[in-house]
Amino acid sequence: MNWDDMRVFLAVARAESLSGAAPSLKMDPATVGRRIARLEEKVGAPLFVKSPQGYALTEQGLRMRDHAAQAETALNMAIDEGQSADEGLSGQIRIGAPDGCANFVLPQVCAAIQRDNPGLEVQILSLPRVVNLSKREADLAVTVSAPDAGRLTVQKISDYHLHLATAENVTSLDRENLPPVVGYIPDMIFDKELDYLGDLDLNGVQLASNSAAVQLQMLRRGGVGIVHDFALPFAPELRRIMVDEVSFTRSFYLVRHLADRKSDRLNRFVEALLSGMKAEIARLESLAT
Amino acid sequence: MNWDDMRVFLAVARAESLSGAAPSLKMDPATVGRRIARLEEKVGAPLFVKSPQGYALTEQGLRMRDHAAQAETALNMAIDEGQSADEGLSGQIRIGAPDGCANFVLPQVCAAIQRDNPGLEVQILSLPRVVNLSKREADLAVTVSAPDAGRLTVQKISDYHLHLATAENVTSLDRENLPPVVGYIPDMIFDKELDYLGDLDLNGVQLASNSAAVQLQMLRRGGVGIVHDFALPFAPELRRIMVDEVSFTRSFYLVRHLADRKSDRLNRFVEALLSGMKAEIARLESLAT
DNA sequence: AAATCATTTTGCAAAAATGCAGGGGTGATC
DNA sequence: GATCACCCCTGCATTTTTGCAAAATGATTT
Repeated sequence: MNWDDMRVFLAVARAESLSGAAPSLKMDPATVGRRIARLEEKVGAPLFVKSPQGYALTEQGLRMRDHAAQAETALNMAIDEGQSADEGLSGQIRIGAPDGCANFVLPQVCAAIQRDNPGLEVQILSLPRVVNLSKREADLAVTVSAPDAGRLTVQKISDYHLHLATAENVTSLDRENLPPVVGYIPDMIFDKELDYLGDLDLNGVQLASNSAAVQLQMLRRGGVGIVHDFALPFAPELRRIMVDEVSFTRSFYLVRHLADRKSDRLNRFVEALLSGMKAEIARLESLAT
Repeated sequence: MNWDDMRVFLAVARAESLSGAAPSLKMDPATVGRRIARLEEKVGAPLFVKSPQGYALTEQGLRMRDHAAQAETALNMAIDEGQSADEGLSGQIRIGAPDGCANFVLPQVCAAIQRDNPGLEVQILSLPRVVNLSKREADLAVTVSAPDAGRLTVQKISDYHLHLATAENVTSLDRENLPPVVGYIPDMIFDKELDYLGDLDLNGVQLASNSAAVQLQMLRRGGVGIVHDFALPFAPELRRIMVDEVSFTRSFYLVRHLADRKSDRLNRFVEALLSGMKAEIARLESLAT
């Protein structure tokens, strides 16, 4: 038996299609299909039900998946132990994060970590939803609320603050003379912690995006909306208004697999990430005007 | 990374040489060496210290081995779950056993199991020493004493009996007129349970072998020695003597990896093996004369 | 009902991995 | 002290695997 076939099995089981699994495996879909066929030949049972809609696990395949995932963590630990000898971190680490964090905080922090570890490859996955760690979309996830389900570990990173801001010449929310309101697309808010405007008594959102960064770009051209303090230094034309009356405090949490707790490599990275993010958020917020 | 490289790593770590690992991997030693080189390239650290005496694990390689072994059991479980759908057992199962058991008990029992499970491949490993399960020389081991160390599970199979037997015309051990004594090679007795003749007051062993089966062949040509009751039906010219005065009772134990306890496939095989061996030993001993 | 879409599957050439044979070195044995 | 056995490394022909492009499949939409 070829152990590597189990690696592609796991990828296909997660992607639920050959073509979906192919890019993450850096293989051609045809090859992926042939490897699955070989594995099925080996176990003598169909692992997937094939259709033009993709590959769906059979009952046997389902039972197989858990063990394969277990093998995956064991193998990751193995290579981890192997390379923990040299000083610098290396390999690839992917962080999933909401786009506010991904745009304004992570780039600087990750660049600094990467500079200290030339062998390291850091990938920032900016997602308009919560990252699905159990499908291994990423090694680490930054979230705005602590998940409870799943075999995950959560640790708080840092508080951050949000305020009303605008580039226009207003100082209060006058219902008669209200600039366009910029905010999230209401039915696409993926976490209740992001529903800032629900508390405020506003009638509708005139300019909306699912991305905090896009919202910031909108605000620079006019309107009023809730902005992360740590984003303000990137938009010098914006001023905060009603700072005392309208103020939100939220927190970032760092989520990762339970099994990864024993990974020295990831632990070292997380340590650097945590202190880096705390410092960077504090620095940016102190610059907010 | 190629998961399969970890499989060859594990084999080399166990065999402590490329050429030793090659046959069990069904690969050429050259290929094995290249795969290890590729893996070392990947982790960026030497996993073995190479010498003309073989491959010895480095510190990093040692740490890696445990995780790799963990992955191995997970992967075995995975294929196990995959194929547990169809009714018959399949794949390869290797049993290590002392040669008495391997010669006179296991063949019939395993043949019966194999007949009921056409997809199954059973290998009987007859060894003049205790099988090294932790090196995965075999999936199952039959032993004459219960090991305590290691992550193993032990269950008793059955008692069996041994008596003096001979093909010659004697009925007692007359020191004056003693036929040649057949027994184990004294300094090669690998388990104290096999030192039957130590209790008897005999001066030396004239015909010796490390194999009970060879001893039996010797006895058929003359001499006197301790014989398994279950082996007697295979040597009709032998008669037991002094049955009441000289009699030994020993037990066979079935040993396997702790992690394999969860393997449905192996559980089913063990169940069949256990009942088969009990019945066969009882049947053969009832035939002993 | 036809067309479109995203998927899997198949055919073929290129690339990679493998096995084999020969070379070189080290420790053990006679 | 020389021979022997064992082991690892390298070059080359062969086999296997892979990637690409095209064809087939089956559901969804126009």
